[in-house]
Amino acid sequence: MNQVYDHAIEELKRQNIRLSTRRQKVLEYLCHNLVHPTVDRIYVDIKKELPNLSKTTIYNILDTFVDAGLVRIVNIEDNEVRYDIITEPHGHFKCVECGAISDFEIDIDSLALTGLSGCKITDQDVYFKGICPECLLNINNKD
Amino acid sequence: MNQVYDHAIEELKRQNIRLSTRRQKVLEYLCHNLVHPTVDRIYVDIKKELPNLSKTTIYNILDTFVDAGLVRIVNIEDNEVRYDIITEPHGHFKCVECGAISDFEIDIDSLALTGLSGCKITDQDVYFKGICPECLLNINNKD
DNA sequence: TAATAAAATTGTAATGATTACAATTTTGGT
DNA sequence: ACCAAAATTGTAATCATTACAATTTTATTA
Repeated sequence: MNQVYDHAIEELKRQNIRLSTRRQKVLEYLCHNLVHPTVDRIYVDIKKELPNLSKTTIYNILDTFVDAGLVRIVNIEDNEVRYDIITEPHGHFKCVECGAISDFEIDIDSLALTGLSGCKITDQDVYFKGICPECLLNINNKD
Repeated sequence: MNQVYDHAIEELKRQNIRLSTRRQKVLEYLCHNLVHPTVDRIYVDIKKELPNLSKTTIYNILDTFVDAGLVRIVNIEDNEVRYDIITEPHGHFKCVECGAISDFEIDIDSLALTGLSGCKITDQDVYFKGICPECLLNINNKD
């Protein structure tokens, strides 16, 4: 399918995590829908194809993937957890107008910081919020 | 009390937000407890002094303060919202061993990024996780 | 000082996301 | 085909947050 998917499949194999039908569906879904979907979004969409799907299963699978390092939690909003199959370092930008969450490239090592000497760092998340160019246009056109 | 507190008081005045007893207590609490407390922590601690305090009030007051720009939400963990009276740009580091969340200085403008041209940015959050020096020591001493 | 309207607070109930857990189904290896 | 382990399901429980109506407090004005 693509690099991200292939890498995930390899990792699952390496970590002896079975690729069940549900897990494969969720994996495919995440690879095809890079919009950082919520649990409910994933559940509702996959349930169309697999009618007897349980939401608990989605929770379980996502937990499994997160623990395996295949999926990253995007915690940009305090009332909903989102999931991202792209695990390489990058930033997340949420447009507060349209609600879309997009990725942006960052060179995290370029960030000048002090106060973490002696810390072992395992996770780095950069979340920005604001208004995307399209929504800015719409707002300005209302004049 | 201190600069942060004084600034908050001024801002409340400027924005015509009354400094009720509850609001003052919450403000003082946040200024004295820069550990990024949860709603429940704030509620339980202040209730010791004000026994007929309602948790809804804490939610209301924190919402008011966030809307007024006096308090920042710290969303580093997906199952709990935390609050921070320091609104100047800085990063948050959570030690996954002891659970403490500490501040670190960042020069956010030093972060090299691409993909946000044309966006209006209003919020910038930097969340790191890992293990703090003290916990690293404890872990190593277990050998 | 008393009256009054607006704002703040309270307490209860509702909501919604997540988790716990026991029962059932599926899977891979013999 | 059989069996043990793993995965999935569905229901109930939990927990944080919100909605909302009732009550209390506050600032203002008569």
